[in-house]
Parts: sequence; C-alpha cells; structure tokens
Amino acid sequence: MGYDDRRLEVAQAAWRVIVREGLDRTSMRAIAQELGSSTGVVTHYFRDKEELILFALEQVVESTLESMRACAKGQQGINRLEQMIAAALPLTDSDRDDWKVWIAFLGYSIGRDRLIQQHQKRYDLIRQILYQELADLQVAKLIRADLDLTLEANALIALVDGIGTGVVICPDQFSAQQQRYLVHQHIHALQA
Amino acid sequence: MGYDDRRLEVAQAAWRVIVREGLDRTSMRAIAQELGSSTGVVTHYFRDKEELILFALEQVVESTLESMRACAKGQQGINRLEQMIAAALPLTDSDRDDWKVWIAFLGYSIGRDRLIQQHQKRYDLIRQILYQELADLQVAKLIRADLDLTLEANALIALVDGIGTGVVICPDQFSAQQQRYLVHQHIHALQA
DNA sequence: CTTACATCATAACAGTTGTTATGCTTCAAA
DNA sequence: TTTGAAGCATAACAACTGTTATGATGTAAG
Repeated sequence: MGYDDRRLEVAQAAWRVIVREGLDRTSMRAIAQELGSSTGVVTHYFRDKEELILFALEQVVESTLESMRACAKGQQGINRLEQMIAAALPLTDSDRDDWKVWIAFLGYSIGRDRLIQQHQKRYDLIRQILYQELADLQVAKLIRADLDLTLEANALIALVDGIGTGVVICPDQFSAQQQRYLVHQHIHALQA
Repeated sequence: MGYDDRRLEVAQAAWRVIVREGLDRTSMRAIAQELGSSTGVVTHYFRDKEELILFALEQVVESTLESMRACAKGQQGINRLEQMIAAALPLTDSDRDDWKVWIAFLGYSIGRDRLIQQHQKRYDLIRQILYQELADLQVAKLIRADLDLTLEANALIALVDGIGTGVVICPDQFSAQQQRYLVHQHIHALQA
C-alpha cells in the first residue's frame, strides 16, 4: 500500500467522523481513533488540519463530478442533462453521506471568506458544465431559444442543492423516485 | 429595558458573531465582547450555550415565518403563493445574513440528531403551510388537479433552500430579480 | 552491517473552550 | 434601614484543541 493510498485512508477516516459526529467535533484525535492509529499518522500525511479537511471535501466533489461525467457518456439530448443531474442527487444512502459532508462544509464556511471563495470556484465549474449542456440542447432546438442559459444553469444548481439539503434533513420526504420526478418536471419545462 | 429585551440583545450579539465569524467560532467570550460586556451577562440570561444558539436561530425562523404570513395577507390566487415564497428569499442584504445563520446551523446540525429532528419539525411546519396554500389553489382550479401537493410543497421548499444557499455562496449569480424569476417560472409550471 | 528514510507512537506545549463559583454593585420591597 | 434579589464582572476550573518535537520501529539501499 503506497503513500497516496494511506493518505486516502486517513481522509476517509476523517470523512466518516464528519458524517457521524459533525465537522466541528472532527478533531485530530478523533480521526486518529477512527483510523485505529495515533495522531502521528494524521500529522505525517497532512501538514495542517485544514489541508486534511479540504482534501477530504475535494474527494467528495471529485467523486460526484466523475459520476456526472460518467452518466453523460453515451447519453444524448434532454436525457443526457437529466442523467447528469441525477448523478449529483443523493439517491442512495452512500450519496446521502456525501451530501452530509457537503452541507457540513457549507455551514462551516460561513464567516470564512477563503472557504467561500473556494466554494464559488466549485460552483463556477459546475455552472460552466451545465451551461455547455444547455447550450448544446439549445443549438439542437431541444429547449426554448429564449432561455437565459446562465440563469437556467443556476436554477439547476439551486434545484440540486435544495433537494440535497432536503434529503439530509428530511430523508422521508424525498425518495429517489420523487427526486427524479422533480428534476424531470423542471427540465421538462425548459423544452421547446 | 426589561428582561426579555436584554435577553434578545444577547441573542442578537450572538447572531452577529455567527454571521461574521462562523458558528464554531462563536464562543461565549466572543458573544460577550460583541455585546460590550462580560461573559457573566451571557450566562445570566442563558443556561447553556445550546440554549442561546437555539434561541438565536428561533428568532431568525420566526422572523421569516412572520414575513411570509404578512405577505400572504391581502393577496389572493397564484400571486399569494408567489409572494409568500418571495418573503422567504434572501432578496436583501439583511435577508442574506439570516440565510447565513440558517446555513451555518444546517451544517452544524450534521452529526447531531437532536438538531436534525428540530429542523425536521421546522420543515414540517413550512410544508404544512405550503400544502394548505396549494390545496386552496387546487380547489380554486388555479393549479393542475393531478399534482401531488405534498411533493410540490417539498419542491417549493427545495427551490427556496437551493436559492438561499446559492445566494450565500455566489451572491453575484442570484440577483433579486433573478430569484423572483426562478420562483415565478416554477410556480407558473403548476398552473392549470 | 550500516545508513537513511518512511512510518508511526508518545508526550508535551500553549491556547481556547464551556461552565461554575464568588463577589460587587444597584435598587426596590418590607 | 435592613433584606434580598437582579444584573453583571472576575476569576478559576478541567477538558479539549492543533501543533510540534522526540524517539522507536521497520525496511530498503548502499
């Protein structure tokens, strides 16, 4: 097992503690205990606590971005966009844990301008991806020509964010089927 | 100045610290300093830190619920629902601070089941209010008869939540006008 | 075998946390 | 005037925090 693998193990331990205990109760010692080791391991693979936490979050973000790209492949038209959006939703229990980390981090970022700026970059990236998808659909005349695509991309982001927080707080209210319906309904309204 | 007024002042000081510094950096001493007093004041008016934080959040929630009820008065039909939703949006800078507190609290609640349950109750209340509005609209045949109203109420909650987080993270992407457009677009799709 | 480095444990550091106890005012009731 | 409580300041408490230094172990290269 190489360096990067071990480093990832530490991050995943941190990730589990965040989901179970909350971000502010995720201390170096708690992470080490979750890992079954001492804090020496944690400090060995990460300079700061900040570096560790940011790395753990980046794993979650990259994971869902990868899922979105994977779902996009082989799909076309409206269905392609719909599948991409679905890939970002907390449809499974595992996805729900990802969203817990994400929301914990959003709250943690309030009052921390540096973290807010990092989130902005993430949102910019997602917005750019969705914009491109919408632009392709508009060229193919599959969605209305009068749509402000940047605005609609933001609408999609807000939709996913809203469903994500809804699932984390009230899991019973948002089944996978209902999540898909909400996305389908939203995208359907864009069609030409 | 009575007891309750002073108590509210303490909560508002905590509220300002949360917005500026973040929830996990909102210590008893930071609140006291923001208030221009000592920690003795804080402990005098609140048993726990938890009691203080929960009280501060409740103020925010009650404030926006009151705004929603006020906006509902004198309005009718689809416009009534639209105004109520708009009352919960972060259209002004002041509202944005409310949303910062809200989102900070959402993240803080991850891994704290008691807080999650309290949020569920809040969402249940809002869902009930929106359900009633939708039911009235459905009886008046102003929205489609085949809609699952509970699902649509959840959709409205998700929409507002998504816009709220979007504004907090990327204020430039969600102007008041654009927020209103997104709500209008969503509600318009429900019409009969 | 020796050297050097990666991996990890342990311990100590100074700082911060929430909580509690104590004492000092001020002011109204008896 | 005495009594008592409200309002508030101060200080101390143990517990916890992130960080750092030091030492022990294994293991691969020379």
